Amino acid sequence: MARRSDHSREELQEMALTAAETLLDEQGDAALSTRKVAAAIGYSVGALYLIFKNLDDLCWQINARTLRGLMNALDQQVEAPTPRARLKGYASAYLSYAQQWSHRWALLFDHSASEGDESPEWLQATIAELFTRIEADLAELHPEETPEDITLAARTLWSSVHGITQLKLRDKLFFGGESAAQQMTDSLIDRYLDGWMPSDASVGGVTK
Amino acid sequence: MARRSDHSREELQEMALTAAETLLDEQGDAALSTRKVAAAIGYSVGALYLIFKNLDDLCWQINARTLRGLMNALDQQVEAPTPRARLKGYASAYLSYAQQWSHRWALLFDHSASEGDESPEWLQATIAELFTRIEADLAELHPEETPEDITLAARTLWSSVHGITQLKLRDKLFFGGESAAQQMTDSLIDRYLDGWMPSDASVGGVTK
DNA sequence: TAACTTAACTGAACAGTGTTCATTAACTGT
DNA sequence: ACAGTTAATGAACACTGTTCAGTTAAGTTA
Repeated sequence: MARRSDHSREELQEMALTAAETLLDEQGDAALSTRKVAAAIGYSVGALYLIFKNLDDLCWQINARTLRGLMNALDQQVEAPTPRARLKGYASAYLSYAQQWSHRWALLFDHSASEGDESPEWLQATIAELFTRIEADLAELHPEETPEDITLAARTLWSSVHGITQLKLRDKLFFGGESAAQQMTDSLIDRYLDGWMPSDASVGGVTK
Repeated sequence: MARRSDHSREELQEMALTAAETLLDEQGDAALSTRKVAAAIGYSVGALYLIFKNLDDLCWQINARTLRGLMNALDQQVEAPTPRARLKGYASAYLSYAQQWSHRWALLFDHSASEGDESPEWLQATIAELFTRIEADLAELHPEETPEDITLAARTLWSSVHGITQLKLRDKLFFGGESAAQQMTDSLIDRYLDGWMPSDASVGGVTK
């Protein structure tokens, strides 16, 4: 039986989250239960509820770590000279991170389905941080566009990369081999950027 | 107690699926349980297991109906003259169908996470049918491309529309109002098509 | 050191879940 | 009427998240 002050609150939380992540990685989200996490860290179920509000809370905290890990991966792996190359690099890093931590990544997006309380503020903030990176590169390519247009473009492009990632992870692409998804994000970004006519240029887009 | 031959196998199956869909629409996937479905149709839990292999099976059959409904919506709502307009129409119909039946649509993509048995063949076939529509329009725009390139483009474009749809449903776009997603799919398709240089033309793409 | 306080921790209990299967009720053919 | 067959039941099993009265240990005071 674990004794008082065997571990501090922070240590306990860290142990629980790590155990939960291991469980998640090895057996998927279905295997993630309070009793299993408690057993893994040598505490009783009740102890978990002194650390986390409930299982949802624990999942949100895993998601926070997953998202932070993604941001680190983006920062470390991507250092290209041009905006276009950087955007492709972000997409590539996003894709490979999602594949490496497929279960954690799935939890990040499936879990928000649990209705009741809103998605935490930090999530919004971290996603905004990701979008800021994209927007910076897009703005460099199209300085003539308004911030609203840049924002729209960033959301559009990144939702697309996200969609490709999701279908790849779920094996719903039904196409190509291991590099198909990579190929798709590359060609998507190329065509999207090539098709982006400056909104105030005399050339003009096809449909306004 | 329901008696033998009160309802045929097919009737029972139809009743169960309809009840399950109602439950899903009104209370979300968390509320979808065998006992609730059984109670809704006036039978016991065990009776469900004479009709369906298990809850997973029932979900797959709901998914089949959802997907068929989507295909019908696409066919009925989209009748535009040009390939570009048709593609935008498909995206728009896809988006609004997903929003109208948000819980069913979520089940369609979340449920595949349940590991064990593969996603049924009919799913692959129906998705292939959807892609065939997209490919037909893309091939009309780019007759010079190989079937492989058309296939790749169709998957890329549609994964993107899917990604926008998913983030819209999960309120993760953090942008614009109700029409933001629509605006995004439109601009995506425009830019993607405008940026699609013929692969064998003297103009040449930016990369490759 | 002994008594008291306080906080950590437990684990049984509750209501719910999916799934199975011996039993029963109801129909069918002889 | 009786045997055979099949539709349907619902109790039982092993799980789930969550709560909370009770226990146990650490810290504090006399």
